[in-house]
Amino acid sequence: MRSDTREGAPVKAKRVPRAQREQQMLDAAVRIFSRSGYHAASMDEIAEACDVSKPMLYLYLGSKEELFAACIRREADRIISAFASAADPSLDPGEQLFRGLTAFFGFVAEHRESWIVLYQQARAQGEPVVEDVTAARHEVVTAVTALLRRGIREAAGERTRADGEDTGPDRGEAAAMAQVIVGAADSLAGWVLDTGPEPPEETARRLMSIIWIGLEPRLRGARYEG
Amino acid sequence: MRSDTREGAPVKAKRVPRAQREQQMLDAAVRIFSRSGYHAASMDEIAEACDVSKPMLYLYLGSKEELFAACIRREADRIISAFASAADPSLDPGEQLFRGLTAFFGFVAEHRESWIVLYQQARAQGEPVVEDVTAARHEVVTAVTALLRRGIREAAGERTRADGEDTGPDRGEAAAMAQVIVGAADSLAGWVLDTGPEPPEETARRLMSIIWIGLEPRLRGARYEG
Amino acid sequence: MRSDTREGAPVKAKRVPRAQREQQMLDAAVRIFSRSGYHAASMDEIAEACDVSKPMLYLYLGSKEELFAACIRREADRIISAFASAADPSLDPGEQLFRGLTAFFGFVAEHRESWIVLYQQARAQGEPVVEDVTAARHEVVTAVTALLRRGIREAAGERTRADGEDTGPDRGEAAAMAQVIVGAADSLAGWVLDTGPEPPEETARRLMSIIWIGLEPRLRGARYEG
Amino acid sequence: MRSDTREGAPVKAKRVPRAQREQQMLDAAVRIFSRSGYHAASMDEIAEACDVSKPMLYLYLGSKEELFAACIRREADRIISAFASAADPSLDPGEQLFRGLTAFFGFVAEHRESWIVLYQQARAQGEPVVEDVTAARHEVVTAVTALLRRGIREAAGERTRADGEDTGPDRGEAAAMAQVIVGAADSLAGWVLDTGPEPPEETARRLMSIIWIGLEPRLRGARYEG
DNA sequence: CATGAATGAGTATTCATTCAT
DNA sequence: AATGAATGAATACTCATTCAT
Repeated sequence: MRSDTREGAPVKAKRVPRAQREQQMLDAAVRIFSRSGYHAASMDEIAEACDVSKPMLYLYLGSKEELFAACIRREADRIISAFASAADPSLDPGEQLFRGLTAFFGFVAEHRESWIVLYQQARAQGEPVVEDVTAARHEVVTAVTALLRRGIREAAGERTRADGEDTGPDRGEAAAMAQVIVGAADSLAGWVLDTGPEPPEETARRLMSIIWIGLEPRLRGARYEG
Repeated sequence: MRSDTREGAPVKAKRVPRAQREQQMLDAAVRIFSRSGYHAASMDEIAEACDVSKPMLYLYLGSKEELFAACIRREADRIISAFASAADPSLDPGEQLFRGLTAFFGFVAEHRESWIVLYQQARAQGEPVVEDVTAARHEVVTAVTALLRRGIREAAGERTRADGEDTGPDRGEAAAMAQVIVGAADSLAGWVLDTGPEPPEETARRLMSIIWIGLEPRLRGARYEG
Repeated sequence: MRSDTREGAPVKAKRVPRAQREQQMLDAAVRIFSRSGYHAASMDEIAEACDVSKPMLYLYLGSKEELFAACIRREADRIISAFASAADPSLDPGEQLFRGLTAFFGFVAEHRESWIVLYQQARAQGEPVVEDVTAARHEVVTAVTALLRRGIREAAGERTRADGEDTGPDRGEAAAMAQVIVGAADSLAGWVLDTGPEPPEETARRLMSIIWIGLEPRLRGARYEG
Repeated sequence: MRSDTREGAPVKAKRVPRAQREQQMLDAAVRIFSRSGYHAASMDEIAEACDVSKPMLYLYLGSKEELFAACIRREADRIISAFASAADPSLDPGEQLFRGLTAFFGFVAEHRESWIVLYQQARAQGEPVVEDVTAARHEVVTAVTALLRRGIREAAGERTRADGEDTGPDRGEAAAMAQVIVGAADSLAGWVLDTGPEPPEETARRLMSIIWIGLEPRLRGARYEG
């Protein structure tokens, strides 16, 4: 045991193994990126924030762009698994969506930085970074789309096709719906962050109240007719 | 006819009156900002794009930040008036929303750059610029909120208050709904831009099909109950 | 006439037109590059040496590599025209070579930096720069080769071809000879720079004494036979 | 047989004795230096190329500069001994030179990297390294000079001094001649490397054909007289 | 009204070098 | 004998902004 356990000068945590350091770096980077945006964030700032010299940052993460991409990746994985692990596939689609959204709003409340970096920062960057982000967003949308498609199929099974006409949603529309849900959830998440906290279930219920009540009939073939 | 007609070199359009020049500058700026993001866009780039020297840019618009703010302002005004002028207040809220959304999707399809700058770029910027943007975005949301509040009041009038309990949306929820609509519209607008064009009415109907079918009962007090 | 002609604080020569500034920059760059080598030379250093800020340097010359290439180009042109304008084509090849070499050694003595940058620095750099240099060097060698080929043709005219065998130099060998001359001249130029000055004619005569005395018979077909 | 034979991973050759490791390091260093030049070469690169950690590199060779010096030393020794061991002092100077040059061209063909580092890289470096190099290069030139001086003495012995005037080469000129030879040989070596291989004797003969035919009379007092 | 010339203050990135193990 | 972890100090390059004309 070290003799200076009783705490003297701020002991610099040194000789940290690589895997751990990389996580520290990503933590700091997500924080800074979410605060100032990709371009405004400086590598100096990030390096200082994780108490490491810039060369280490570059040695481990390669470049600013790669660092940003790594952040995106990590946060996207987190968010997707939060959503996915909440949506028990044995439940019906509406219930799954509700639980998924609850998990999502819970995650965003707790990791607002992750969310900001992933959705707001990410979409605003020009050419180089945009693709990593689009890809990540796409995964989220895909997860939701899958959910909806199952709902559509089930609803279609129940639908009468006596007249041979099926006014229910097609493949493309499921995608559009997913976009609506994700966009709405994003926007609502931002609103909650701004207006003050509320339990994630509450936020999820808000969204479901608007979306699902319309979505469910839509899955059965109803349309808005001006 | 100009006296120097005999000179064959590409005559630079000179001596343009201020008001016009400013518009040219804003046009270029919106284009560049939307393409590369606020930080990545350079004043050199913008100056070149509107064929004006940088000193003129600064003389007329003050600074990069002010220039960005001016862009935001102009585009926000455009979009709000597009939305507002479509929503004839004599119609019922659903119809208004439908027409407003149609106008909105039409505008975004034609001026995608305006929308990108206003909605995506704007949210991503750090401290200095954020306020201008939040304000502008707020105006859009406010317009929608106003619409919804009217719908709520009307619906409330029809609602029976026998039991004294009103499960209909309160003031805050109207704002949440507006967020949902704007977020969903944004997301859908992006999707349409990516997937290929379709008539704005069609996109608006998509959104209404999902949102309004649920929104309308919600206005009357229905809730999603898990 | 300006009123402060009597010299006060070191008046910064400002507002210099572009063409002139570019020359100043090249002057400084050649000086620094020749002194420290391509990599060791820093743009800061060069900027300071020509009393201009770095942004100007980059605005006008593009990048370190382009700047170096521009130096190479300018100095190569100078040296080639010095050599070429001295070698009056109406004279016989030996005399031309002598005059060309005299001009060359004179040039090198006066512009040692040009020479160093062109020959010594240039050859030592890795991939990116090497080609500009090789090209420049090639031009010099080509000029000499042309000279020699004329000599060869003339000598061949005088040669007896009774036995049908021509042991005189072929095309390839003229190139080899040119390499020898240029290499020797280069080396000798370096030696003169190190050992102290002597009139260029003297150096040229040294080289001719060694080279031409052997070259001339060689042009006529003589060979060293071990 | 090693006891850990059962382990299939590529076993890093460890515990190599110092002397051998140093040679491996020098091998790698010469390769890298010749490829990229002194400054552009990085210690990381070199360390990786000889599969050793940087601390070892520093422990054994001291610093980048010392490492470069060590390269220069080793390669200079190699080349000088190649030249020297070929030039049997019992032969006459012309023959010695021919054999020396043959050995030289042979060496360069086989160890082009050694030569590049020694001759081209070396001359281009600024202050710190230059001296090591100049010294090494000087040794090569000295070896040639010695040869020539013997030739001069012998020739002088044969020369008539009836008129008391000796137009033969003095000490300084022997050095100049050596420079010419070395420079020409270098240039020719480069040419051969570029144009495709030929037997070293052939290249040596080329050079002798040009140089010696003139050099030999020059040793006897002949001069080029314009 | 209009601009070519000019810069102070950054930013990402790299390198030679050294501990602590 | 050997190395993963770590850094101080440079370096190329860019940008928002301002004079002098």
